[in-house]
Amino acid sequence: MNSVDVSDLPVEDGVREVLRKRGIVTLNPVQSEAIEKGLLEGKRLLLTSPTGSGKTLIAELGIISHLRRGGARAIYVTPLRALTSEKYNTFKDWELLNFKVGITSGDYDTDDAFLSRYDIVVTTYEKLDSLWRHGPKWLKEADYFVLDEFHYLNDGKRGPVVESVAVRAKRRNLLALSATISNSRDIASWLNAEPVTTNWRPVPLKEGILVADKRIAVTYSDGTSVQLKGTDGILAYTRKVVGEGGQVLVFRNSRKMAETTAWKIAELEFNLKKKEIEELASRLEEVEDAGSSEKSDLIELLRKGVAFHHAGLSKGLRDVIEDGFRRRLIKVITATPTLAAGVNLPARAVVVGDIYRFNRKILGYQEEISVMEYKQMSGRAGRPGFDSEGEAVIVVRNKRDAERVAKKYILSPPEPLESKLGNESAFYSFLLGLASEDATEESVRSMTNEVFLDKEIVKTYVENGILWLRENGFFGEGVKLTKFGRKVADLYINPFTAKTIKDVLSMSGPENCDIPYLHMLALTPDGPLASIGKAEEEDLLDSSPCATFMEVPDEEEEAYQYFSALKIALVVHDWIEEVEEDAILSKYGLGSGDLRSIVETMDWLTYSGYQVSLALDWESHAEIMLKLNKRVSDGVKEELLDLVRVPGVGRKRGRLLYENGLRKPEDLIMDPGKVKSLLGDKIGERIVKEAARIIGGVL
DNA sequence: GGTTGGTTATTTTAGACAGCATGTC
DNA sequence: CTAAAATAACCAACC
Repeated sequence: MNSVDVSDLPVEDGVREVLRKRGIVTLNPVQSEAIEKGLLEGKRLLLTSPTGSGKTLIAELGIISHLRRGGARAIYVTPLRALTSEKYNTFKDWELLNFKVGITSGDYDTDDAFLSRYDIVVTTYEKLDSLWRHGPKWLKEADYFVLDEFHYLNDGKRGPVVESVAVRAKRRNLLALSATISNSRDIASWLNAEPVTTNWRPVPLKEGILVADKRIAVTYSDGTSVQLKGTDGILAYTRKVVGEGGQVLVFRNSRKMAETTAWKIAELEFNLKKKEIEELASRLEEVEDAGSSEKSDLIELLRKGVAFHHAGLSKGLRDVIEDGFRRRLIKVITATPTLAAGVNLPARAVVVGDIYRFNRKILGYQEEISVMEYKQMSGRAGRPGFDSEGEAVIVVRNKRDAERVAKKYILSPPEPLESKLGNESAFYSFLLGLASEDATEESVRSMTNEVFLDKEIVKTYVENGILWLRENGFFGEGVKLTKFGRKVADLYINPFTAKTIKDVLSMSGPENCDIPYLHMLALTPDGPLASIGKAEEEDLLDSSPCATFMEVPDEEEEAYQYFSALKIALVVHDWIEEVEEDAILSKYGLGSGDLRSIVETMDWLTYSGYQVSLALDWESHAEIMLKLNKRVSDGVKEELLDLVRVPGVGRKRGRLLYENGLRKPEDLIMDPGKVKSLLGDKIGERIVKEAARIIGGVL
């Protein structure tokens, strides 16, 4: 059986109907193989295959057949919120068969109860890990787990959460989906699943090495080669592909490089659909959460058919760019690795511009990217339905590198997946999570035997961890959580974050300034990172309105982290002092996406600081952090807190209304005319309505 | 004295998950 | 341990 015909599938007509609507007549070889291996009978599988080989459909068929066999609920887990909503939208198709699909992640609500209405719930690893600590009934009923992008197990930061989710999902039925890995047998046997490995792709991939030495040439792994004209390899190659009607995705190892590469490519002349591009440009101009210089740069590039794409850009900007590329208006995107791991955005050709990446931990040391990372990037090559063949090229400096690089990235299998649970921070957090759902020490210990990490190492971490959690007040008797421990588990903060908050606040009286609190929170393991320059450190100290709880450390690495946290504190301080967004961005050299993510994290941490203080009965600290949290959420001074409760009123409109004498939601209702004159008829009316609603319809 | 232009030394460097409260999922 | 580009600093020639 090589490719199963949909009409031959042993499924109900409704399933065939959904597939037919999507235009699927025949299942591809990967999908067919999964079915052959027992997918529809609920067989546990670990499926490893290249990006874009149709794994999502396999998961859908697995889920539907599971539910039809009498399964209670299926959970689909991904590592990214963007993927979660992408899958959610896809799965909506199954509502045709009356399956209810729900979604939850940090982007959405936290009210778990309503999730019991759904047959399929799409979520992230962290969210699921967090939900498990509360143990809602609907989650206990869940009996089928799809673990998507399972190779995230290998990620230093996120991997431990993937592992901890897998440990629990293992007790139920599961389906794990992963990019190609070299130890799928080991992983599969750990998951009690059968490994299914294929290398099939929807569009064949041609891989090559681009040497930009004296002459520019691409040497493909099939032995063929092409000479290109010019001095810059990336430019020459891009010109060729776009000239032949294709699109190119160029990956670079820094934001700056992505941007300068974009400007260079913009000097090439492409054939463009001017009218549509202008429409796209005006859509980009309308994006609200972006900086003005980001917009003007991108619009200028857009008119040349080029855009850059990295995490410094806000979600809104990235959405417009991705859409423009999908519609083939944008010919070239130059990007950092964001685009390799995120949503599906294929191009005819992928250029891997750098195989080295800076590693802060060892000064001056350049790490070579992993084979897996290369596969993630090259896997974006080839648009199904548009390109008969995808092409990925790696840029190297000279002939000598070419051979070595080709051997490593094109001809060798990717690295094996390893457990990343082997550190105190990750393991103690894992232990706290286990204890919070299952209170006996014996059951916690037995669960720790289910991890992928080496058993001898596990033993040590379990003993030390239980001791540490007890000594630091998370556990009381056995592994029973204290009030403090319970709170920390619920907040989903790292136990070391909680310990920092506890230790620092226990030694300090309440401070009449935001900075020490923000700095302390930013300095925890959960705090956001800011890159700081050598010359920046002194400025930071000078511009801080007051002192931090701690002194500047002597040791270099610690001092760096101190200053990084100080920068975060100052950024957030400006944010809640209502400094203009553009001013914050240029003052600190941030992108709109950076600011968003800093605020988001500090929002969560200030709330956590507030809750931890409450749990420890430190009321004066708690009061300060509650106020801080509310101000961080909306980016306003205290006096605006009442106004911004009204949906649609943020820091800008709030300030405008306030300065014009409208200081409470009630004031808006009393003088709707003034609101409309300040904000415009349409928005004004909506806001007055919202104001009326939140104060309970009192008019 | 100030500007310009070229060379050398120094500096910089990817990403993105989580709580809660309300009211669309 | 396996880098490369941007930028700052420096210096000499010139108006």
